[in-house]
Amino acid sequence: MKNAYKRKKQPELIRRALIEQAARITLEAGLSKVTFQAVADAVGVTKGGVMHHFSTKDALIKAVFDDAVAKFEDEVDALMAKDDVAHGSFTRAYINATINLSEQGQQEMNHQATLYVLMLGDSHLRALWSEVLQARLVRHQNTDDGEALSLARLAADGLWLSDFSGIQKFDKAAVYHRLIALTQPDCH
Amino acid sequence: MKNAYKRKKQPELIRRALIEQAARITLEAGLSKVTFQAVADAVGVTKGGVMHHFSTKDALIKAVFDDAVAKFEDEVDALMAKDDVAHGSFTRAYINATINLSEQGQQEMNHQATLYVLMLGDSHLRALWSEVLQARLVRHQNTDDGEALSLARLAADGLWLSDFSGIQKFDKAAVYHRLIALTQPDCH
DNA sequence: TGTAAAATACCGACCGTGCGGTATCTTTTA
DNA sequence: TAAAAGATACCGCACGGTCGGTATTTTACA
Repeated sequence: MKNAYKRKKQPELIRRALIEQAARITLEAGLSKVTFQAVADAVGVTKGGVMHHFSTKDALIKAVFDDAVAKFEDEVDALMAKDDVAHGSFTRAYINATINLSEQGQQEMNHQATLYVLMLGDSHLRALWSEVLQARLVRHQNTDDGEALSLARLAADGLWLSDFSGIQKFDKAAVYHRLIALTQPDCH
Repeated sequence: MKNAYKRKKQPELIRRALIEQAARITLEAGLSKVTFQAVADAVGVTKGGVMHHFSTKDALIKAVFDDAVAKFEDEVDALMAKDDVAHGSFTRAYINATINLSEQGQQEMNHQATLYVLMLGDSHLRALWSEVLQARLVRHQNTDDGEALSLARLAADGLWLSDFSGIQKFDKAAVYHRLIALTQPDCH
């Protein structure tokens, strides 16, 4: 992206690229490394260009967070639509959205990881996420209430956490299948 | 702590206070708010004083991390010593060290939370924690191997994560007891 | 045991850098 | 031609880190 002014303007595209690169930096280097300059460099734009789209750093981070939340919600909805068992359908979708079984490097970035890293570093985002999730739990209380399902979701989070920190001393796939089994109607 | 030079010198005490305050700020405000100045102010010492004990910021953060790890290990060891069932004893200790049932505010700080927040924000610390935990898993593989126990530990992590983010839509105590039940010898 | 010197604990002023943010400009698009 | 996209220049500030100083402890040796 050399020719600066001459390039065709694609604000939507730039905006998306900014969010994606900010998310990537968040995951790879941590929240503190997400600076206007770093994001600008990654996208091939100037700092002023970034600030045209996101006037403050909070706005940028918030956009990354909102984007990750939206992707999470979309994925959950899509997974639930393909699930024809009512009981535990949200929990199964939650597990599948949270756990990435592909193992070998993240060829496509896990937005769930972005969500958690942002959230752990900012109490305001933590509260927002808490609201999003609690709203979901209320919305699906007819199909996804109960201890076994709670346990399955919690373990999915734990599995993500362990995986993210690089622990390899357990069989990820086996745990995954056990969690899915926990969501079946006959499981007490 | 007014009279600066005249005060009796208590390096060990100051050092501990620095680590504790840095940990507190980490939990309450996030890693980015842990600055030499902030820690100095919290302890009642100057920035130069902090830097006498920890010459770089990395060294300070590392000390907070090491301290939290040590407390975790000590707590696990203590809990295991009081447990006379062999099977799952490490997992039970892990669960108890991770989950704080007291509910009403943290009258005493949860070092496990410090550990996780630091770890999520720094890939280097993530690797260190991974090593610590994997070493433990190897050490206790005779008593704490198997899917049910893995599941229990993962769910404990998830429970901490949910609790930390402020989610209150589930029965913490009930989940806790279910996790403990999962560690019993007759559980498959 | 006394004491001088060496080591330690801590202070306070300073520096360079990179950050978030502002202001203004040019170019493109509608 | 108005408004949006993006570039360029700049500012103030807080940060991590350095440096030289001073008070206190500890150590070495008589």
